[in-house]
Amino acid sequence: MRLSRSLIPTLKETPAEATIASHRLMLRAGLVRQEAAGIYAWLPAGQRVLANVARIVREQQNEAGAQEILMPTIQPADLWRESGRYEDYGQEMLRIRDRHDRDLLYGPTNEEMVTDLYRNAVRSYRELPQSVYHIQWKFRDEVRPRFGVMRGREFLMKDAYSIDLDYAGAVISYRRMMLAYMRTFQRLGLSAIPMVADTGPIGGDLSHEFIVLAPTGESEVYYDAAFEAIDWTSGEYDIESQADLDRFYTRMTTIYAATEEKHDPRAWEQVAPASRRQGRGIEVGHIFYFGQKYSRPMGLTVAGPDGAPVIPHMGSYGIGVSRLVGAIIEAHHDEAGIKWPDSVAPFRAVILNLKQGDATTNQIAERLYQAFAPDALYDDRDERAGVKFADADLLGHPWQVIVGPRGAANGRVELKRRATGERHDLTIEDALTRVCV
RNA sequence: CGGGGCGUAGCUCAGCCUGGUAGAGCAUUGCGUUUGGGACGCAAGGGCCGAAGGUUCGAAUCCUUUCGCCCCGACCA
Repeated sequence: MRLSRSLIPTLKETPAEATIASHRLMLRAGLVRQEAAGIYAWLPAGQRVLANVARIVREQQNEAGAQEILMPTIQPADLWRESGRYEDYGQEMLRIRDRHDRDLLYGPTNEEMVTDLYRNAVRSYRELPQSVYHIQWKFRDEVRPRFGVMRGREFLMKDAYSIDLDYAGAVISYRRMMLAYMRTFQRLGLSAIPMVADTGPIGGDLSHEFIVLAPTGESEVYYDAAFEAIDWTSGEYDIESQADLDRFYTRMTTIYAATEEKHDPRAWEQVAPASRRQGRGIEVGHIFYFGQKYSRPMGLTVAGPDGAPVIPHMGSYGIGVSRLVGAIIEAHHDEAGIKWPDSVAPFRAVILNLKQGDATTNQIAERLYQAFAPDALYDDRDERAGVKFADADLLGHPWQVIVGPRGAANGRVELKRRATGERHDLTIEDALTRVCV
């Protein structure tokens, strides 16, 4: 993408409404624009990050065996009347009425709809277990939205639902999803820790929230440093193996980790002093086992092996996709701007042509751009070098390929790694190789 | 939902108390000089001062109502 023709409106000054780093940087880097309280338009760079986060979430859900579907944003109120939540959910639910005076709502979550889909489609125990997920915009009419996309009213969420024949099966699904979550957050460049949690309006009696460590997080957290040593991407756990899932789950839940509300000073005493870690955290995911809370009142049954109806046990699993964009920035930024992890960066590299219009720099920059496209942003604006450097740091591309008249004369460019600040003077070929890794 | 604050140029803000022809910096456009870390000079464009009522000879400024946004708390993917 050529920056001169892009809707990436960077700001030199900080908009007054933003108080935390990620919100400030998302506005300054031209990722999003606020349209109303807690409602944002995603501009090209932001949209690319959002798509990258969604892609990684999707890949890990697929690996965990969940089927991707897409449910509507608007749901009929009757479905929610069946579960009793139409009355229970309160003011956070955005209620709508259509021209025929039918009650609708903008979905804050989809337990009822999934239960409805399954009760209409599944008849036999032999069709279970199953799980489905979708990545869709949700709306919760928060009294007080804040922190940009970290706490918006409209937000993109991945929500998955498991349907098992019995409790034992549901527990396996729950543990499998927990492993998928750990791998997801790891790939996003985040250290997430599962902590025992309240179930809130979703209901149920088994729940963990996933806390990402970030200095500006909303809640104070306490955890054992043992969490930092685990490599979730290694072959240590086979997501298909029940034995591995059990081993994984045991390991997860025996290492101490708690948010401030759940902090247990007595258990904390048992953690070796050298391993005690205290910090701030952001909730980026939440998983629930809620048994028959929806299947029972909504009449979801399948025929069991003996022909008798069985009421399935269900769970639901959420990841705040749009919130993650903010969380990632909270964890990866400095005074100058964002430092995107490679996995989610809107562009792998930015090419800085320091002397736009110069025959040599133009030619080299164009050549690099063609080689990197479409993963590169070409800063071809007729701007001073300082402006380009500042915007490149602000946008946070993992690599900056600096094409200046000085090196260009000798066929050399400078490669800067945003995360570390390392710079290397390289030939064009070497730069291509390094960035394309 | 309780408490507080703010709406003036694209952005950050001054002006309001004490009513009298709407300002600054940055950004934008043009010209010139500059040119490896957010340049300089000159010139130009850009505002129904959130909206509606009211008071007044006269309202960005005073009064009333209303809408929007932000912050603290309670609540949350």
